[in-house]
Amino acid sequence: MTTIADVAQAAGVSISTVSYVMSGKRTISQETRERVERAMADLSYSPQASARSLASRSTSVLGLQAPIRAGVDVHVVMQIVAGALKEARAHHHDILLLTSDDAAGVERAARAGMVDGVLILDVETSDPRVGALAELSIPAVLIGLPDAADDLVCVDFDFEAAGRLAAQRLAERGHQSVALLGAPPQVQARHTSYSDRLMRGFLAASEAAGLTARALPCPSGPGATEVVDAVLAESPDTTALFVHNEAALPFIAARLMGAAATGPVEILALSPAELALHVPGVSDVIDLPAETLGARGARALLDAIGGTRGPGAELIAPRFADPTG
Amino acid sequence: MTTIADVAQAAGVSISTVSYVMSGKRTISQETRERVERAMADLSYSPQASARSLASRSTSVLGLQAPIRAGVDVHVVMQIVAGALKEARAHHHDILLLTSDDAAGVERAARAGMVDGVLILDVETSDPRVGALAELSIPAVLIGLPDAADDLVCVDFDFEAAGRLAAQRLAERGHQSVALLGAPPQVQARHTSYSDRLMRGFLAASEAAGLTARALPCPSGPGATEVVDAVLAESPDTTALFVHNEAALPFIAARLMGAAATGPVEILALSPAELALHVPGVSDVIDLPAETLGARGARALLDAIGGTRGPGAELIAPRFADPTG
DNA sequence: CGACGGTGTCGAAGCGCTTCAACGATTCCA
DNA sequence: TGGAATCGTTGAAGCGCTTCGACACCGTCG
Repeated sequence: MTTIADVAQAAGVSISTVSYVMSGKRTISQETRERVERAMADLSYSPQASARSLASRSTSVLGLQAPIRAGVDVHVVMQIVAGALKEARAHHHDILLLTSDDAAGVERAARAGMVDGVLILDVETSDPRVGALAELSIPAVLIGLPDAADDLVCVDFDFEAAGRLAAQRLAERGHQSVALLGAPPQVQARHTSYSDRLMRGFLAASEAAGLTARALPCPSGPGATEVVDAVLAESPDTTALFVHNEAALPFIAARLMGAAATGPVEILALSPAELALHVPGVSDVIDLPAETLGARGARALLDAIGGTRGPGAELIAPRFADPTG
Repeated sequence: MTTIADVAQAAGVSISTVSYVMSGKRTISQETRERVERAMADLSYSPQASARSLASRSTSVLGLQAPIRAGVDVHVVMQIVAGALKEARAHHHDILLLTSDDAAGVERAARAGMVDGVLILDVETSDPRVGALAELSIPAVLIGLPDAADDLVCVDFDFEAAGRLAAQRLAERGHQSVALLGAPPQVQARHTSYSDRLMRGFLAASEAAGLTARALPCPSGPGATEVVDAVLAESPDTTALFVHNEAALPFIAARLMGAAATGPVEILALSPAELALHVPGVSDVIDLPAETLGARGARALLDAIGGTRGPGAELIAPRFADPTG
């Protein structure tokens, strides 16, 4: 294993000079810098992470608490993680996976000094982890928007605005009676932050626009068709569905194309664009930019660690997906 | 921040004694141990990971290179990751997410001493990462089974045996002409290890049993129905499909139930049991124990790090899922 | 009774890095 | 031309932990 001492010796400089070449925290002459860099390359040196973080009191690692639970949409989670990972790596940070159950995993990693900050996914409307986080006083960013988010950095898609946008679009299209088919029952029962907000925005804007609107949970997979049938049976005048459940979307679409009994029913989806754009029967898609969300979350965390960012929520505005994309 | 020195002082012992209490590497009297443990609890001490790993030259971290690419089944990957994480944590290890593109991320983490070993997912039949891994001489476990696996530790589901098992079961049931609908085209084109092996086992055992068998890639999602139609058009005597693509499964099943034109077609699925058991129209399921796979992989890696395990492949035997489960 | 092997504890030397204070050599301005 | 400010570099002091060798104390055995 080559150490900084080897590099220093090979370059004929002191250890601290090599360190300053790497960190750029002091000016170094062009010539010395080149000599050091050549030595590093020749010896294919890479600094030891643990020594560095012991001395500098900072790892270059972000903790990530991602959910692996019932009803969670794995596609979206994966994309968020991918976005966060990419952004972190772009800023020379790594990501440590934290166990997802409670705040204990976060606490452990924080107190052992394994991470510089944590990114928390799948936040519930009133999340017990939020309080625990405050105790810990370690930089943290939530992807999601709990009720008591005062002192926290939050990043999320603006689900409430998306709900409004959907209702407005459906009203413009001349619909009178519409329904929101949302996350699976377990997710809504947990009052996952996004599901609550989407519903609120959708129902409020529907009412404002004079639409008759309902909102229902919707199981992922083939079970979704039953909900569709129930909606159409109870409200036969329904002419449009706003679907926020990409795992249910194809089944809902297929069901509606088959159900010749009723009149045509339009589908508006909220989903990662590439998952919904080409599902037959889906006429419009509000993009859920999951990867961007992860990247923004990671960025926010890096900023919070760097001290260039205080508490506050950053919401990504909803947009319709480009059908040509 | 409380350090080991604080604990030592509070307990009235030396620093090394505290260290030995934690590691158990030297005998400590009952009384001293209790005093130290009380002090640790009182001060709510947790040892600093970086200091520990600098001194002991071992992190307690496993690197995980998981794929986030086209066609990869996110459910299965997530479950593998969950299983690995759980097992790692059970042995007091953490998991660091490595960028998934190439061997560079693994190399970086290994050379910086950030991980004690790496777990590699989504291995291709002849994977360029395998060679790079050997150079690195860091403990590694592949989940997957490349061709040149001689010096490596591999853990995988026995896809070849699963293919045989499926063919045998279909033959027993009296089918004459069958087809395997497998991973999406991109995955097969990459010669992902599992897809090749499943096909080989299925086709070989089919031939041995006198079955007419074909094997086709199958896109995930609604596009799967086209493949079903094509198969039934080209080989109208097909009476059973062996499906290894859980994202396509519901669509295939739905298509077959709707297609009254042909005779009944039986579906045998290879999938995580909970994803396939309750899809209507699926008569039998070979379980793909993804979480177990992840756990076994992590365990194998821990053993390899501990030196209690040499190169060799560990294959998990296929089993039919219990329909009552 | 003195040599001996166990036990339980401790001091000190690192592990590889960052960073502060300091220093000689320039350069600058008055 | 003298002193101050600047630049580039260095030595050394840690960061918090592990672990080796030593040592004092005990009971045991020849």
